[in-house]
Amino acid sequence: MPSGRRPTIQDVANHAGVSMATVSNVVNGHAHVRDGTKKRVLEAIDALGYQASRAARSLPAGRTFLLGYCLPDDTSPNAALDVFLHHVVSTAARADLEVLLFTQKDLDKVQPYAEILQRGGADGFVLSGIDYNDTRVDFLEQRGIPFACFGRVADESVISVDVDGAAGIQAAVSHLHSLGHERIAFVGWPEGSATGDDRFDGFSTLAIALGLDPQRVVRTLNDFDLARKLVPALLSDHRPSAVVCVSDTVALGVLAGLRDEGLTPGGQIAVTGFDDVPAASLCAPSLTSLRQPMDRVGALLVERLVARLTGEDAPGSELVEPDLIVRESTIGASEAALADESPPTQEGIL
Amino acid sequence: MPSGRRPTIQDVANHAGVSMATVSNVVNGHAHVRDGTKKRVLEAIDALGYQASRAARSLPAGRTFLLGYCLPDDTSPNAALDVFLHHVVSTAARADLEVLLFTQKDLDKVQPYAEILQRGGADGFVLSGIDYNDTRVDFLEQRGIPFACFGRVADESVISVDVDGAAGIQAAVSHLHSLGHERIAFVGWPEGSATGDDRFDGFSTLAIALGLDPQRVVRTLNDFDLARKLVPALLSDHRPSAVVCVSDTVALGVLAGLRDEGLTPGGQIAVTGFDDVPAASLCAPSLTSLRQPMDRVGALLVERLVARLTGEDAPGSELVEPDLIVRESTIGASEAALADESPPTQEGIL
DNA sequence: TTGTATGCGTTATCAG
DNA sequence: CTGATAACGCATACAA
Repeated sequence: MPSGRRPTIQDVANHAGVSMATVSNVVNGHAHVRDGTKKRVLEAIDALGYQASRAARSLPAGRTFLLGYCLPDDTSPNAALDVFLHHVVSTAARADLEVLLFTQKDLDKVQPYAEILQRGGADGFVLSGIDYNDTRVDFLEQRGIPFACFGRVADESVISVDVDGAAGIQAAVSHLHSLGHERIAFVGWPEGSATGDDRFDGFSTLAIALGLDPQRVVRTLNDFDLARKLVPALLSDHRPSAVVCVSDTVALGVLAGLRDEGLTPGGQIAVTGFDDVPAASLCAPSLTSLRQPMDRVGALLVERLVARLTGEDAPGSELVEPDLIVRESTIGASEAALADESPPTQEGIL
Repeated sequence: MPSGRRPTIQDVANHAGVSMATVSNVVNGHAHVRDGTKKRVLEAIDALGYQASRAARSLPAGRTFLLGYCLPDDTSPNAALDVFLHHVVSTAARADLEVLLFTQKDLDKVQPYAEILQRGGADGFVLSGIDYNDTRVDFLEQRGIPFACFGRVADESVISVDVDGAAGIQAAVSHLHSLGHERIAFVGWPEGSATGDDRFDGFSTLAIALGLDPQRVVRTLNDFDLARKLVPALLSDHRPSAVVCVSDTVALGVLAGLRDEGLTPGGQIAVTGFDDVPAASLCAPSLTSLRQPMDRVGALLVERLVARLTGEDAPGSELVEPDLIVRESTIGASEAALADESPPTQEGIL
């Protein structure tokens, strides 16, 4: 067995005194191999530190053992990406699959997928940032390429996992209502985004069911300063005792705006956000928010994609519930101190 | 040319009426091909949408055309990861390389790299989260595997790019000093981390040079609540007019602690952070911080790694300067409003 | 300038 | 149960 080179299946065969085919059979468990032979082969594999080359395995198999994921092209930071990717990668690893990362070069969302497919670059894809009528979904579906979407897809046969934004907002509203709030306002995004519309629907539905005024709604872009500046109008138009926000960015802006008006969030007026970005626990008062279980989403997506890849029929769409994280912005600083148990963080250190 | 199958080099050759070798020569530009022939081949490639399969290309080439990156195992979120990865991936793409993502299963930091190498999984690696005497560096160096580190490495021949933490802290100190602050305190991490020690050195050195008291130092873990609670002691021990913090997490905690004491950060006392996490611009008062140019770091790392991969001799270590982002926590809310031009954000939406 | 033949490391098919 | 051998798609000497 040469030293500089990676050991090949042939090296292992020589070392064990068997043929390549036998080694392959041991490794892949296809044919029956006598226990003694198997043992010798295993020892040889161990001694040489052999592992089959992905490239060589791919060629006859006609697959790559790779799952593709395209990084979202947002210019804005996404704090949850690392958790999501971590679970995508480790779940894939359990199925002998690795993850290939790529990006889109221009505005064409489909092109990078097409290119990877052309070069036989991946066996399937995990998609995120799905919006209404996503062109990637049609493209991949037409070609029969296995894929799984983080986000909602109309076609029920497509694998998709999404966070139940409506349920999340409703958890926030229920929380506030049980605290005695009757004048609950909603600060949402403009209509037209899948995520924003879903969250708004949750508010609207439960507000009606609870007999609250479902018209206490203001809309703004997902911007801290815009949200901050909309507070005076929000207060005078709706006189809310609590404000449910479509996102943490908006909620943090509202928090700042309330303080600008001399109000104490958490005490005089309650506020909730959505996403549980790091800033939510890093502000005073800390922000009650909804944590998206990115770990579960990532794992579930890959589990089902793997199932489909192996021919099993995987269930299509599924919703996972976000978790309400109660902090000072809804229950005040004093009670929050009792319940608090936030772990140390190291963010910013790669 | 069959329909369901990916076109092979043979299909292209048939379509153009030439041999496989000629197609290969056109694609790789090795041998000289007559213009007319070349044109026909190119047309055939275009017509069939041909691209060489990575697997098939890998085998004879003895390389994978893949760069490996191990996701940091921090349980805490890392907001800058997406920008970093984006530039790593797109820079790699320009050199006909793709990025393979993996994670570590257990505490062994080296094992995943070893495994990938065994299976011929990648041609080189990008490493992040480098600390003193990182075992991965020795491991890869011994085996002659090309790699590039985000972080400082003692061995000058190793490719490494790091953010100049000392210079960053000094920019913060200078900023405060030019604002008239003389009693500047530093809140750092415990000694022993490469990043933390570097940042502390920057403070220490410049404090001495400016004739400030370099002993105004307090240390804490990178935790919001711990930082918040240390403020009373910090105030009574050192009576600072400004506090330079080793990270945004610490700085945001200090900000909250100051407000707990009835002080107005930005007005009565100045605070700076480091990393420019999203929360820095999402709090009131917003936090003056140092932005790490993750785009440049990612791109530089890969550029040099590619150079080494292609045999060129790439320069070893390099430091990039972080940018001081001045916000309300050092100049007060009124002046900050004039200078503010923060773009809208979409964080939390994957 | 172009075509032919061989090998890259595996897996799978088929004899033995 | 095990071993020889033909693919897989491509690159590259080498021959023409």
